[in-house]
Amino acid sequence: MSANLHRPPAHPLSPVPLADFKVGVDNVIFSVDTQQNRLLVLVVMRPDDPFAGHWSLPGTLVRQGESLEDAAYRVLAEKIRVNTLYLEQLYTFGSPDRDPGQSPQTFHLRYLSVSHFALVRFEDAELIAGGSGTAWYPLAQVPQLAFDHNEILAYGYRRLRNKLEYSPIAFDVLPELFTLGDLYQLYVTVLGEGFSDYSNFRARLLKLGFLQDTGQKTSRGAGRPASLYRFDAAAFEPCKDKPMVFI
Amino acid sequence: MSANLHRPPAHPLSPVPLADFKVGVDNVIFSVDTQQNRLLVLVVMRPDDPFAGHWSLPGTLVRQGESLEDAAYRVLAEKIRVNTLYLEQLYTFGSPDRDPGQSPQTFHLRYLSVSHFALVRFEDAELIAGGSGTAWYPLAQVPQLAFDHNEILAYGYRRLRNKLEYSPIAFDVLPELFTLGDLYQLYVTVLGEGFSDYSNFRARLLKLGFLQDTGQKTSRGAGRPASLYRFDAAAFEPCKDKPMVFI
DNA sequence: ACAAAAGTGTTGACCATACACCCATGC
DNA sequence: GCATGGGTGTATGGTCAACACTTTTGT
Repeated sequence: MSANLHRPPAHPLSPVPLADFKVGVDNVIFSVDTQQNRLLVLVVMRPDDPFAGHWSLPGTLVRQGESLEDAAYRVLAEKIRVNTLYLEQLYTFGSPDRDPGQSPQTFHLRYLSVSHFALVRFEDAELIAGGSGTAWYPLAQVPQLAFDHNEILAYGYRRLRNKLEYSPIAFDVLPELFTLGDLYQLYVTVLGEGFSDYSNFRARLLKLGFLQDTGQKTSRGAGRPASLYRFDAAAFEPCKDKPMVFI
Repeated sequence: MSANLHRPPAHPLSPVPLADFKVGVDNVIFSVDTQQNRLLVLVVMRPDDPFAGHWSLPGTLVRQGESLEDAAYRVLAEKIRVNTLYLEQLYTFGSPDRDPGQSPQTFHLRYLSVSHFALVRFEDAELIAGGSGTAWYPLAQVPQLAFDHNEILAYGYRRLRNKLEYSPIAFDVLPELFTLGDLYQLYVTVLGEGFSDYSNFRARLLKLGFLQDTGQKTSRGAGRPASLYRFDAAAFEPCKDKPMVFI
């Protein structure tokens, strides 16, 4: 058959009109408030059109000479002061109809969103620009967001749960020394009550062998003092790809 | 503190120089030759600079009005005729130094690669443009590729293995009716000999309950005839998120 | 009859779950 | 003492790996 009819010219010189892109980075930033057992998401108020006055995920456009990841870290740094965090790329959203403000005149210019997912330590995450422009929302109460940001958020939440089950990202966000209770509470807050019993959680994690008991004890109000543990990254290596916890 | 010093203007009108992007799509396309027990990757010869004469992953630049996914399907359709396949987005590579041909004059124009991962049925995948421009390579023998494409390929292979373990993508690429031996051979070819014994593989899959025995038998040379099974997508629903197979 | 491929069954080790129970501290 | 939270143990059912075994075909 006439296969060649479908073949486009292979050169950049081709007459086929290519799209021009501005590339943005939008971040799904989670933190866990273990005091109040809440999973929080960072949202910002958009000052300008499109969607002026609506909440959205914090984002920015990528600058010259800046990598995607650098841009993602810059967004974070502009909104909160935090030094303990985990960040990774999530997904790239780029349908030509993402931006409802798109007019036929600007049809050739498109906006691509390379979304990122981050988990930060809540206690460290001091909001910058104290005004009403930036806020932590409990996940369940996040309002309608601009663009397709609710979809991005849903995607980020799925990733957060998967990462918690298979990766040691909790330790990027816990203090250097933590109790098993701290760790358990973090998991409960993110995964929900039903994921595991405390005893079994505890037994499983300790058997995996990458938690060092420092011997130090900490006492928080009533109750028996708890041992402080440290995450041992080297000892974790063999546990890669094995789930740390079950649902 | 002087938080505002770090805050960039929020407008596109900003003086901060944004990068302009052309966005490309590069596909990691796998197929499984169950006759010869080989996992194959599709590579194409680059006709033009940069990297003229080198192998690379098949890719294209995104056109006006075309979604990322559409572009990914177009690349596929240009290289092979196939109608049974699975495709999903993989990862977006966009460091400013990806393209070694980048000159200071073109510093403001960057190329972003939104990589995709595909699994196609080998028997259906007729190569278009029969010349030497397109080839299936066994994974282990893939040569040095252009740009960062070897890295993308490694990423794609990891995803393929994960998807096989947790998702029913094998059935997108098997015939409507297949034997458990067919299924097993596909898994062995991708995951390696050591992942499971045939009996256990069989027992586990059947217990999960989404494989319908059609009662029909098929005979291939010597040996007892095998039952033909059909994948029941509805019955699979409850098995989401549960692994189908172990390593 | 024999080889080859499909399909079944059994065993022991391990693991997840659901509990019950002991320990150490503040009040 | 007793409430509170930390920590330990155990019985049960389930699952996985390994491997032996039976069944049904082609030659």
